[in-house]
Amino acid sequence: MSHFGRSGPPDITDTYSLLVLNITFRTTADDLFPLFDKYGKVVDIFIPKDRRTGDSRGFAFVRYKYADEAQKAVERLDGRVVDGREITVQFAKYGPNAERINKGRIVESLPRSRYRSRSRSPPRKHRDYKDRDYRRRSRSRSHDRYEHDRYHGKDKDYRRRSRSRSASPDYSRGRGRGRYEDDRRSSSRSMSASPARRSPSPRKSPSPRKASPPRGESPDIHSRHRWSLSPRNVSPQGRPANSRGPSPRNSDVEE
DNA sequence: GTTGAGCGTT
Repeated sequence: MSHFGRSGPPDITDTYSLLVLNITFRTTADDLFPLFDKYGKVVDIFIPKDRRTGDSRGFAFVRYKYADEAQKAVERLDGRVVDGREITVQFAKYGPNAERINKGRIVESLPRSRYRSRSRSPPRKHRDYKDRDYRRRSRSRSHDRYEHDRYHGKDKDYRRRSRSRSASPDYSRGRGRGRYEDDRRSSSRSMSASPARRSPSPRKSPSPRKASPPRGESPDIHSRHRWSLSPRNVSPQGRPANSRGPSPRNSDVEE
C-alpha cells in the first residue's frame, strides 16, 4: 500500500481531498502517507507529476475518509516542516470531486473560527477550470507576479497566504529574479546576434558586420523577425498538423 | 543538478 495513484482513483466515495502545497520537489506520497495517516485515515495520496519530465510539481493531494480527520490534518500538518520545507495543507477546491466537497460543506462544518485564523477567505484569483491548463505552461512566473503586484505592499503578503510569521523575502534573494534580469539584459544587448550561436571570436569586436549594418538587414532582420513572430515555434515536436510528414527534423530553422 | 505559485491521475 505504498504506491498511491497507481491504479488511478480507487474510490472517491465519501472521501475528502486535501491539497498539500509548498512541499519539496522530492517529497513523495510515501513520505506524506505516514504524516497524514497519523492524523486520520488516508484513503489515497496522489501527487501530480509532469508528463514530460515526470518530476513532482510541488504539491500533493491527500484523500481522507472523514472530513473531521481531514480538517484535523489540515490544522496539524498545515505549516509543518517536511523535508526541510514548510508545507501548506488545505482543502482541495478544484477537482473531480469538488462538488462532493461543496455539498459536504466541510469548510462550513468545521469551526471556521480557527480556520479563518490561518487564512481569512483567500479570494485568490479569478481562476477557472480552463486556466488550470495554463499553469503547466510555465511553473516559474515570479517576474510576472512581481510586475503585476508592482509595489502594493499588502499584496506581497497575499502570495504567502497570510502566513503571518515573517515576510520571508528570501524568495527574491539571490537567484530567481536576479538571474532573470541578467538574462533579459544579455538578451537585449545581443538581441541582433543569434542567441543560439555565439560568436566564438576571441577578439573584442563581436560581429563587426552586425555592428554597422547599413543595409545588411537581410539576415539579421530575418532572424529577429522569425523569432518574434514564431515564439511558439520552439516546440521540439513542431506541429503535428502534417501527420503524413514523418520528418522528425524540421529544417525550417537552421542557420 | 536548478525552480516555488498553485489544484489531481487509471
